[in-house]
Amino acid sequence: MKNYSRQREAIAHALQNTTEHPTASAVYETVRETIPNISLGTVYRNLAALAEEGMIKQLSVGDSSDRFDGDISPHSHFYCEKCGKVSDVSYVADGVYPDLEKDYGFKVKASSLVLCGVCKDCNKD
Amino acid sequence: MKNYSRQREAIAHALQNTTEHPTASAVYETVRETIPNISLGTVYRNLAALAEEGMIKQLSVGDSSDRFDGDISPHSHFYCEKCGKVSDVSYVADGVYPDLEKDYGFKVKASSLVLCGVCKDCNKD
DNA sequence: TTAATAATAGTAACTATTACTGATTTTGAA
DNA sequence: TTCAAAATCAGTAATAGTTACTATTATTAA
Repeated sequence: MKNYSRQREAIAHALQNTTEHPTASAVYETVRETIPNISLGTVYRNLAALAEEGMIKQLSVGDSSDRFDGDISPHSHFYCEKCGKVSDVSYVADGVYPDLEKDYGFKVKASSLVLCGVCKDCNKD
Repeated sequence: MKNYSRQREAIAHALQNTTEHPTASAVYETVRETIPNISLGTVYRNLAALAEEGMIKQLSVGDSSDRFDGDISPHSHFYCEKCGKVSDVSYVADGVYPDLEKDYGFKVKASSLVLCGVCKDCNKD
């Protein structure tokens, strides 16, 4: 484990101690409780760095701001378009949500599976 | 079919005539070829309206701007983190990309399945 | 100890998107 | 048709999330 700054440790810690999927500003507010003068820029920079090295996951759910997830084990997400809350769900085949309504009480209206990587053309070099 | 403005028709038409997944500004540039003085605000407003009524699909792939898709049939997307291009792929179970590399030449590094709807608590009213 | 390196706080800048405003177009009933 | 009400537009201003910059502070390693 590398030597992290106090700020980065606090940010990583904040994500590992919640089951929510906070935005950058929500992380900022949490970390401010222990490091009151931390800068929002520092939060963004460290979130990006942690995501880059695979310690956390960055998540676009469709609303204005990205979410961050300290749980990097494979799972999917449910986004409530009313309250904005993001919940974990186990992997499901896209387009088929067998028992989501029964298991979680979710009413699923849409789904979006995005794979990310490098395409054929860009893979040449 | 409702009565659309010339601008909205041109926007919908632009999306139906491409297999790419343009951003709002890309749609703006395309539509400007036929309606040179169309406003970017008009493009945003009509894209939102078309998405609202289910004529098109809005798509967050993780980079700065949203994409729009005139193809509303069920399918998933591949986002190339190098060139930014978005490609269609058939539905696959999240976390399992059987022959994507073989079929498309994609090197898949990450995946994100987001379901959208209304959660248990919000469904009460 | 001290010079080099890295990270920070605070702030300014940027960009995608939304809101606003007054003008123009469309609608629909008289 | 005609005219008032409603909708949509172009153009611009404002907002919000995020990134870049700068001078300062902390860390590293010789």
